[in-house]
Amino acid sequence: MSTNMPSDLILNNLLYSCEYEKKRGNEQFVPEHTLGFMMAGESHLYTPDIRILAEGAMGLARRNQLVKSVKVPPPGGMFRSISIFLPQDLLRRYSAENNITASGPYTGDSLVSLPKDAFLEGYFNSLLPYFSQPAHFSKALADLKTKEAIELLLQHNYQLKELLFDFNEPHKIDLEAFMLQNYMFNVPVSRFARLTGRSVAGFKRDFEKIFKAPPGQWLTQKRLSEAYYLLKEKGRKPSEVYLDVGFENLSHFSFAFKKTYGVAPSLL
DNA sequence: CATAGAGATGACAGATCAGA
DNA sequence: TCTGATCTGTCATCTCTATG
Repeated sequence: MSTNMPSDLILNNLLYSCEYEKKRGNEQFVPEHTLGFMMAGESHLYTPDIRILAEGAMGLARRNQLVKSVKVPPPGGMFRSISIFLPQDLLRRYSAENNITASGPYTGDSLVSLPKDAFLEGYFNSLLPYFSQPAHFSKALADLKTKEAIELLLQHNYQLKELLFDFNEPHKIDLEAFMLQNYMFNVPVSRFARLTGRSVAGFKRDFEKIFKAPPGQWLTQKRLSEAYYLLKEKGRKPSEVYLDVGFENLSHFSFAFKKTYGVAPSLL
């Protein structure tokens, strides 16, 4: 059925995604503000609270956050979405040129659902031809189109400037709370460090103080104990939980589980 | 789908050093 | 004294394959 046809097409800062089957997104970190449009099917986003972007929905995701996504095709059809990343340098330039700034650190929702907007929809449709003829999408055009997206977003809702033009890097936040909420995201320690506003060295030191264990070890143990709970108390299956708790492949999950608990996960 | 194992590699732990 | 950057050996983790 699924001959692995190209599912993701990347042009500069544009991403066209299509899937015939329900599929997890592979990236768990949002490096830049991202504007997305669900053309067909829906996206389930875990942050870790679940948010659903239905067919036809548009959303703006703030940069510097962890999100797991599941792409769900419509019945009998194909999942299709377009995303555009809004790079910091372009946003800074736009901010300077138009003298629009955020009034302070952004405190609103990290995933903003945008109400239906004919102009934004028209904009996304204008991007479609480039995915079939990528050669036409020059760097200059990419910049123009990105600028257009920013302009349209501000027209759509001027208050989005608070999100778009917040150029602050993450400040030093409560490490314990953050880790307990985000341990199931499988990203490098350096990523956790940045997101909590620390250097890698500082992160390790603080981490050791709080959890009495190095980050890597604590993470696997935390993930395994969560998996244990899901398997034992909730009666779920290994193949269902290993991704949820932050493992990448089933093979390694089984191995690690058995090493810690002495039993294979399927025997619980 | 679940497990096991082997082999490759890349991330992490932990120490050191420099600057604030 | 605290913070951040850098380095290195080791081991954990991933990939791949085989098997039930």
